[in-house]
Amino acid sequence: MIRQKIKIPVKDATNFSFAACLPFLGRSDKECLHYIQGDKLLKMLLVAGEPVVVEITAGTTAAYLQATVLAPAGDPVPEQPIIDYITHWLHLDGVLQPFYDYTLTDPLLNGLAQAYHGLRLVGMPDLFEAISWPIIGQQINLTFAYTLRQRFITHFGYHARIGETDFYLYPHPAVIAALTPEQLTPMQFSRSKALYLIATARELAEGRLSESQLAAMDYEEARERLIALKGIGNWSANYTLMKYRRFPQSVLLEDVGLQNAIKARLQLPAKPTMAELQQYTAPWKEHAAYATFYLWRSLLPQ
DNA sequence: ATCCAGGCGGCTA
DNA sequence: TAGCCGCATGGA
Repeated sequence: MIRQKIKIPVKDATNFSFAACLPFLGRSDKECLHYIQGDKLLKMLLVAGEPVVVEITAGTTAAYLQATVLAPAGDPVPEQPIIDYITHWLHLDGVLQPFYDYTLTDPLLNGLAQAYHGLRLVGMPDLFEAISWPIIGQQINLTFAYTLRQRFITHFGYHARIGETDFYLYPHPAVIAALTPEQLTPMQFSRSKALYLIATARELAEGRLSESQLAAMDYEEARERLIALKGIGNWSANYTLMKYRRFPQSVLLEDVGLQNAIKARLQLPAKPTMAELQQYTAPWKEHAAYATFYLWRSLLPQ
C-alpha cells in the first residue's frame, strides 16, 4: 500500500533537531495524545473534522519533517491542516538564533543552547487543551497531574484503535460542558477543578471565548481575558499564552518547575523568592518563554 | 508521618 | 494592593 507522505518545512533549520525534541515529548509514560516509537512520533489529529493518524519522522535534512498518513487508508487527506498543526505544535516556524545568542549573556541560561540544541518549544495548538491542562495540573505533583489528564482524555476524548495503538483526541469542550462535577470528582478531580473545567468548557462551547477572539488580542489583553476565568490565575494564563498563543514574553513566575530549575542551576540553598524571580526573569523579555522551556528541559534526565 | 506539588480564590486589613 | 489561608489529594 502506498501511503500519503507530506513534507513539513522547518524554519531556521540549523537550529532544529527532531531528535532533541523527542525527550521532552516523551517525558511522561502517561502521555496518550502522542506516542514515540523509536525515532518516530505518532499522533491523531483532526483534519477538516476527520481524525487522521500521522507518523512523523526526521527528514533527510533538518529543513523539513516527514509526515506519513497511517489512517484513514484510501483517499488522500488535505495536507495544509496537517502542516499547520505540526508547525504550531513543534514551533517549526520559530527562529531560535536570537534566543541562543541571548543565553550566552545570561549566567542562568548559559550552556542551555548547547545542551539542548535544536529543541523547539513544544506547544498546544488546541485552545481547550491549553486552558484546561493548567487547571488540571495546578498545585499537584506532575505524576498525579498526568494521571488526572490521562483519565480526562481517555474518558471524554475521541478514541480510535489503529493497529495495536489506542489514539485519542483531547476532549471537545462541548463534551465537558455537558458534565456535572459528580462525573469528575470520582476520578479524583477536586470539586473546585471540576467546576473550573466545566465552566471553562462552557465558555468555549457557547462561544464566549474563541480562538479568533484570542487571536485578535495582544499579550496583556489576552492575559486579562484568561484570568477572568475562574481557576485561571497568572500562572495558568501565561501557560496558555506560551503554549497556545506562543507569546515569546510569556513568563511563569509562579511555576515550581522554573523555581526548582533556577535553584538547581545556581545551587541555591532554597527556591528563589518572588522578588528574586522577578530579578532573574526581568531581562528575559522576548526570550522568557524559551528560557522557561529550556529550564524545564534541564529538569529532565539527559 | 510530614512536606510538597509546573496555584487559585477569597477574605482581611 | 498585599498578605495570609484553606483547599484537596497523591507522591516521595
